[in-house]
Amino acid sequence: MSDYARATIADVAERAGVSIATVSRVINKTGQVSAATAARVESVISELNYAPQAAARGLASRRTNTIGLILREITGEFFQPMLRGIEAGTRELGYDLLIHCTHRSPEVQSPANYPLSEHNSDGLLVFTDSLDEAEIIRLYYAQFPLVLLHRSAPPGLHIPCVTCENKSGARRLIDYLIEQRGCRRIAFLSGPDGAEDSYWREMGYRESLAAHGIPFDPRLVTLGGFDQHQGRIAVHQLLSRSVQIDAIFAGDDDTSIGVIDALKEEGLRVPEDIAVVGFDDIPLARYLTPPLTTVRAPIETAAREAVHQLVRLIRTGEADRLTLLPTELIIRRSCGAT
Amino acid sequence: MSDYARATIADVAERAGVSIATVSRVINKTGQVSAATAARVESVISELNYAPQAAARGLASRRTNTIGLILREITGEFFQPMLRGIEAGTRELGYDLLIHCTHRSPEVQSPANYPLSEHNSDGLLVFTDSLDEAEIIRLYYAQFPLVLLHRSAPPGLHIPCVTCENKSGARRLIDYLIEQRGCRRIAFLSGPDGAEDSYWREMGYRESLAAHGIPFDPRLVTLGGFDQHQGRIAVHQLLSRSVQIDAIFAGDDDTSIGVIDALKEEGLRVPEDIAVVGFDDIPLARYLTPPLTTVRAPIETAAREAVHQLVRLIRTGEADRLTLLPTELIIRRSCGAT
DNA sequence: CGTTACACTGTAAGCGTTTACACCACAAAC
DNA sequence: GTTTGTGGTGTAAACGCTTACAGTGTAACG
Repeated sequence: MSDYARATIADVAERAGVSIATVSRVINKTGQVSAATAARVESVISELNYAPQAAARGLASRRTNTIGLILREITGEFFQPMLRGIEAGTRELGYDLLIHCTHRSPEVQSPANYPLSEHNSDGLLVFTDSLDEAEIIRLYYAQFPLVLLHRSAPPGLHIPCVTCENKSGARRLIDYLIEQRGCRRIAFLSGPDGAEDSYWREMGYRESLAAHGIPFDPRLVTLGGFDQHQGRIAVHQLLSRSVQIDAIFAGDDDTSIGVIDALKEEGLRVPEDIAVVGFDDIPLARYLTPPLTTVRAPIETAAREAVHQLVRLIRTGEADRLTLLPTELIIRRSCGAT
Repeated sequence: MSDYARATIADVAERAGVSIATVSRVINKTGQVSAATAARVESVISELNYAPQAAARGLASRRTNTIGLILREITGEFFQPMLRGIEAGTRELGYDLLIHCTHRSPEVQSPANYPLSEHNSDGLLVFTDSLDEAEIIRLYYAQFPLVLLHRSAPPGLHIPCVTCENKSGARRLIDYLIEQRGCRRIAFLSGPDGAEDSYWREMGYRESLAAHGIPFDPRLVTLGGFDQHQGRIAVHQLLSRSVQIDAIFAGDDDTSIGVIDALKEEGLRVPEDIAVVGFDDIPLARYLTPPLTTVRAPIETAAREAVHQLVRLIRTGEADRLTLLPTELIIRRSCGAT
């Protein structure tokens, strides 16, 4: 391709009549350089359109100035605010952002087939279950900076985590349904297998039931999968069990969409026959019919915070063990409020 | 940080009793290596958890195996399918993805302050107006592989572009409004200044009007900004002009959301008093009240295709000058259809 | 049995930076 | 007028790979 030779630091040095070390000092603002020399170098740099080559810097300095983000796949409404937060964080702190999707299989595919890790980033942001636990452990013992987003660390490992207050958010949501809307038979749709967010939401749900003296009924719990389609399936399952239901906590907002659609198809009215509530407050939530009662999760803030923690870990070796962001109850019509 | 020394190619070579050249051959599958040797090297690699360091490879091979994506900011519903497509493309082709937001200012901030470009990626995907035209020109003449997404090349430059059929999509949309719904006074909300998508949509709009003998009325055109908030403002502007309107082509779906909200606030019914149509068919479109008539743009496919073109350009020096993807009319209730 | 060919492997020269170290001039301190 | 800094600069050794080139050894050929 471009046989055309790019300017190197040596070209700049020669043209400015200084050594490459001095040019490097000017670029990185490390060490002392006289104002006159610096100005001369700067002008040659822009004259030559010189820009240092990342690979060479990385090799020499053992720093890539890049943060890696690992996720399973880019999908769902959840993703947009998260990425916005991560991008904001990396830009604020002067890092580049490298994205890698592990797709279906969180296990590292081939041994030498470099997945995003220590060889091309200074630290890694790991989203939920995008990475095999074994790989997390390996990276941890290799002392590679890691921050987990919306999941907790394997037992015993001191890896910083950033997530939202799932349990207390769910607790308040269910409290509201019971106390203000008089619900007693509330179904819960869990997230995909191993989703921690779902686990804590279920804990909040159970806690609320217990606090109100309502017995936990396993027939009211089924898989929602944090996914529209699975939400529809869940509704049909629940209805076929012929147990009484007056509300559905769909696990998350995406699932709620499918739930509301499916209920309408079954000829049931939301919220008159069955109230529906979600979790996350995705942008779409307020446009559903009826608008969705949910818990607002500060997805963007959490993502940004995770980057900050990661950079702190990279630079100082320290970071907060756990960052838990507060959630907020958002009441809309899908639960019967007017 | 990790004072712990990572395994290098030399460690692998020593342990396997071969030279580093041989290890390199095994890793890259270049050149001949006996099956026995290869197996031995492979086993040492996984034993040592060795993975080549990207910076060193990049420096030695003059390839980064990374594709850069430049955009202004990660925002809007548009972004999610686009990123999914780009990610799919890069993964299929074995590239990493580096994302850089130029944010407000498309001009390169400081001279030596490396924005994503020739120093850390093999090629660049440029989204709409995320990059200054001067910088595009510079990269072009530096022979750096470039593909433009949803914008066209500066005059005279042979830079491959990938976009959707905005003009014919808009043409069909307006044809439908006029012919099937009997609209004659159709307002058009343009995108932000310089947005090419908007330009072509307006061309389609004007072409349709002309074809039906409806005179173009500049009072029916105002800024929509491809943005919800600006959509609301636009509605108030239009109404204050006290010109007759029976439909609003909001420019894109995001704008439609604001338009519908604003119309409702003004006490107008959609579609009985004023029909509303958008463009893109974002996931949210079908959940609006009423569900939105729009033009489906293959955002994900376009993004994926752009990556393929870029990689072809990187590898062979050739790519299609223009890739135009077909759009599809999606009729829903917001235009009066039942 | 000497060639030739080819499969396999090693040697070493970069790639473009950063950075430890050394050096020099000149000013301030004795 | 010798010391002792201290800004300012240069030299050169890494950093961990890829790859051109130069060997080996063995099999097949004449």
